[in-house]
Amino acid sequence: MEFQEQKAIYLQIAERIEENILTQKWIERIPAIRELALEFKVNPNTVARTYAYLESQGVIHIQRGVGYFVAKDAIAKILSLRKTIFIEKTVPEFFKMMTLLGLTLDDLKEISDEK
Amino acid sequence: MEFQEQKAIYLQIAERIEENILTQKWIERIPAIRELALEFKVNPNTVARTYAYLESQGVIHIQRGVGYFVAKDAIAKILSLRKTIFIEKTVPEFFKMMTLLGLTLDDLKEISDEK
Amino acid sequence: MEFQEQKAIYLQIAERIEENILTQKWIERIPAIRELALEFKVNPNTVARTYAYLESQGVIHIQRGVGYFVAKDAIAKILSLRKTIFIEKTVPEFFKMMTLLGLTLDDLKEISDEK
Amino acid sequence: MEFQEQKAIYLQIAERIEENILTQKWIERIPAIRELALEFKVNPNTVARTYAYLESQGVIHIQRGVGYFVAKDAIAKILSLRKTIFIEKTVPEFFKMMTLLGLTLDDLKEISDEK
DNA sequence: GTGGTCTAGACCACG
DNA sequence: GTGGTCTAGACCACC
Repeated sequence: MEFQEQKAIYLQIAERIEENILTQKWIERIPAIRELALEFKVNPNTVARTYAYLESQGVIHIQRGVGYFVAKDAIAKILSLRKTIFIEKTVPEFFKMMTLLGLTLDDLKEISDEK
Repeated sequence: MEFQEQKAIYLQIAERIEENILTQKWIERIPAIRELALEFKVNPNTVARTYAYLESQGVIHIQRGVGYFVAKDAIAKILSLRKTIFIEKTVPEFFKMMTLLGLTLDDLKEISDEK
Repeated sequence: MEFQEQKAIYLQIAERIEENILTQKWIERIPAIRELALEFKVNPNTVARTYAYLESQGVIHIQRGVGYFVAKDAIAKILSLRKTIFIEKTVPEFFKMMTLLGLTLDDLKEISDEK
Repeated sequence: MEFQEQKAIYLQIAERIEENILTQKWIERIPAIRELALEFKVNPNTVARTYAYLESQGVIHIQRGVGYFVAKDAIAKILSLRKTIFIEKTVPEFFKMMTLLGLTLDDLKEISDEK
């Protein structure tokens, strides 16, 4: 896996994991720390940090001596959090910038259709 | 001035300055580093970094011993840069997230109308 | 059986077993490892560890090929051990925290009476 | 500083810091990570972990590029948290064990007076 | 100067 | 086998 420079690696891994949960690629158990570290060519500590972060968010939970598992309401939690941020922050910024640049929604539709 | 936690302070100041240039609040000269630092309650080094950044973008230029000034084509530069980022990065991410959250443009119009 | 997060599971099981010995629910023989593991929905290794721990404390002893049994002086041992810990460690910590929180014994009596 | 083996070092440091906040030894700023690491003869990462933990508890907060500071309501937060745990968990366990061991509050008063 | 992150490698408790 | 913790040391962004 390749990582952007701007964002912390452990957060990028967190996003990746959330994607796998949202797409139901991972339904119950998530890979062992060392396993994921190998796959992503990253230090195990980094993955451990990701897991600790996701656990603090309530997205995954640990079963001691066994491993980490997807929380039952993980998808709902992830979506709800993202929705809040999107509506409270992203959308207003988006429309503000659109107006500032003298663009309309119709322009954007065209642009997104071209791609 | 209050700052978000996520973004670097010097970048948030840069955005603020660009706003002042776009709205033509500042047409020629830009405040001295120390002055702005006092106003924003920020370390002068931080403002200095902002100015260095804006100068590297060609938005402002220094006149040694005198101060910083808005570049002649500053507005065009800012808009062009923002437009590129907006179309290449912001818009695609925006529509992707919108779809992921099961929202439509009509939903967003409603939301933005309510506010 | 549900377990606290802080304490190791095998120690929580040990406490549970000690309770059963103190209340004379178990007088002679102790359940087989697998049996208890099933009842507690726990890995047999964990119960084995508990038994090894209790044996090292002299609370139970193994009869090879037969099973585990309560030691003759088990109750006395458990009580003596707990008493020592209680007086040497628990009580001082308790009064220290009570003072720190600005509480008195009378306050606690009230609280414990309410429940 | 010497550490117990049972508890994680970073948590023991956290308790120590809370003591210093409660006794108002530290009122505003708390020492730099590297400074405390030197004093406690511990790796800076360990202290960093402590600070991250305390920040997540709302006991301290960061001022970027400057350092960590005691939160305004830190004392209240610490005391309230400890009080809850004490009353909900410690006190019941305490009285239960006291009864089990056949002790009375008067006995404990004597014991604590002797020391 | 400050903290944040990451790697490498190790040891340990636990299940 | 699992994760949790810790050290050593490094680089970086930021103020």
